[in-house]
Amino acid sequence: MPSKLFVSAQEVAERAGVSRSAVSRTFTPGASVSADTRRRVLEAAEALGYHVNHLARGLMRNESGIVCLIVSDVATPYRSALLRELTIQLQNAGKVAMFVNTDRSDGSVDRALQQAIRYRADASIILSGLPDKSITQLCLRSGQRLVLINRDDDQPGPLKINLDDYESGGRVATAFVRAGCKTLAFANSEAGTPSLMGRERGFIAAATKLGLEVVVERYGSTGYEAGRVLAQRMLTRAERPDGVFCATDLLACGFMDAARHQFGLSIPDQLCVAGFDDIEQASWSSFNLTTFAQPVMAIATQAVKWLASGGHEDEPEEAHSVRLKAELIWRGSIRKG
Amino acid sequence: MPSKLFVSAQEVAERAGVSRSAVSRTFTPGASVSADTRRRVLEAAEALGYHVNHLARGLMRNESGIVCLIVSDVATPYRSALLRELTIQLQNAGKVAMFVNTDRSDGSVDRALQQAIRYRADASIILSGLPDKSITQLCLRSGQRLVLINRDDDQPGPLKINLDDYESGGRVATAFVRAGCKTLAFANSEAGTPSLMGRERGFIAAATKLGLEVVVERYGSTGYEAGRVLAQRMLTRAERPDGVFCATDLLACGFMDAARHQFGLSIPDQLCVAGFDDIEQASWSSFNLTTFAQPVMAIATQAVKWLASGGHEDEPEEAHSVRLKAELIWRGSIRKG
DNA sequence: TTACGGATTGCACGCAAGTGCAACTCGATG
DNA sequence: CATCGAGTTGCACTTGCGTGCAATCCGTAA
Repeated sequence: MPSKLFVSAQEVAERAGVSRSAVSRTFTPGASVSADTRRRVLEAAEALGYHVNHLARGLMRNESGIVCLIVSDVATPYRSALLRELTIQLQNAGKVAMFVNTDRSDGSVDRALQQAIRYRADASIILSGLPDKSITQLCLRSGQRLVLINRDDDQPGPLKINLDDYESGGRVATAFVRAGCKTLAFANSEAGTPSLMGRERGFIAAATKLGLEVVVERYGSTGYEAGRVLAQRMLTRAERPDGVFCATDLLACGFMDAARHQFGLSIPDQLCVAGFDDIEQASWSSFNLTTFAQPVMAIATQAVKWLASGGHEDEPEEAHSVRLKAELIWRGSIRKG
Repeated sequence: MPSKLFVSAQEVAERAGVSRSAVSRTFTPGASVSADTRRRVLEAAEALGYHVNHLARGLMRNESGIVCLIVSDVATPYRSALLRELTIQLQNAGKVAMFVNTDRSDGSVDRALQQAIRYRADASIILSGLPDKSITQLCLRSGQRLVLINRDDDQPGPLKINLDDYESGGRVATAFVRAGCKTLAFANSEAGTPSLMGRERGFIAAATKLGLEVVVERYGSTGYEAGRVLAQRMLTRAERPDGVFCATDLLACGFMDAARHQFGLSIPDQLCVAGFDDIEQASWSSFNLTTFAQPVMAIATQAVKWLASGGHEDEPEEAHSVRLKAELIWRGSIRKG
């Protein structure tokens, strides 16, 4: 129940002594308005505190300027960093970000997309889960653009941004071997997303090629606690691994903490560890973790660029898929070869 | 340039063989529609993939359902945790969150609020910076609600949610004295926000009362790096402090890391540390930090409750201010007294 | 002076919804 | 059979804005 309403173009027009069209044109770049009229309108608008109603404008133009971000695990370092970059770049591109959190409840990605549709978002960027095919179709049919980040879906239409997870896994295996590790392991979560599995497969493949077997253990989410549990399981094995690739930096942090404080192991002397994401904590001296940097800025740039360009439907499907390189950040959790 | 448009109520009406009003009524709770009509409308809507246009609905109702979140330092653990809780609770209350990042550029809180006004947000929640008085007035005049979290402003109108920072500072001083600390220090950032300064003042006041002086040092932002620098400065003093209250957990993490890895100090034996926020990292075994928990959930609950209730303008000004208690989380960075 | 052309302006319509009001249906009651 | 009343339905108007079209203004050239 707003006690007073927002001021409308009509009121500004009356105060400025011009027609409502003139007001509209003043706030529409490229429209034909005389300098004098423009000035009077701007004065009146300023005096009344007028701001164009983007709801109505979106209605007319059939283009709301809203981009919907569909995210889970917002409070996670990597996610929040990506979110930060996305929002900044979206704002610079003149878009506004609408936020849908899918943390609770199932099928919520679909419901999130429905929210986006209801508000006639120009596009949706999905950082979590995978939408149902029917919803995806609906979005595309409605003229909504879709960006999937690290989702690795095979549906045509959306822009898909992924990393070279598989190759990264290989590079870690090589580094471990150079460091003289004899028993390799991969610590993964049960999430089983394509990114995580890609790292796992790449690591195993490269290790096998180098003549080493890999112990794989999967547990829980991709968080710190899961890392501790994984350490518990792996470091009590008869043949204790001495080179562990954790699918995620958070896993690695938990793993290292348990390894040091519970098992009294020294890193990297007795145990080499690698992570993935390059969250801020990885650079803290308590961890000093060798890891792969998510190209957060590049991801955001690609996404926003594609959205701003209008991403023509008729361009070749290859143009809808981007693979970015995760840079290896050398720190102190792997011995130098 | 959407190649195809969203489907409108008109089209649904035609397909269902009813008037457009009937469609409108079907999606308006409490409106008068016969069961038969309702069914036919719902079928047609389902078949066509119809979703009510919230832009148009907002236009009519003069109530968009949008709540604007104005935030800086999104990638910070505490902020992202608060953000997470806010978005979840807003969604549960049937609102949708619009996100404005004020990280770059000055005066951006004002510009952010203008965004909120343009999209006719029902309310704005401000987690960073302080809006100009004129903008605040404009928001309130337009019927927009305003929530300031940890901002401690004195303007009438907005809901203000704050913590008992001053008292918390006092409790830390007491704990340090019990632990036998002789030389106290407060590590702060240069930000100088009311919350940070409140903790500082409370700490100093209590320490003075207990007969101890406090060394205060301020530097940089509230991040990890600033904590390291502060440690550098404080731990090289002739009279080295043995009880340090860091204004923020991130500061504390940086401080502890430097204290241990650069100065070889043992915590809590040689140095007691306390923080504030209870970010996830505080509970990690590398830090095991005694700190105050931000009542994130309570903050969000208060904010959303007030927004949902419509927060009458005519209620007493006292009702516009909430003070919540930060709970002390005992871990291992302070010796037991 | 008149005609021409470019720039401005206003009218009216459309976007996609919600809603008051009047007309309508239909069953029950007098 | 006429009347009443509750429950539905559709018309028409409203919200704030953009824009095509026609009318108007003004300066300049014939």
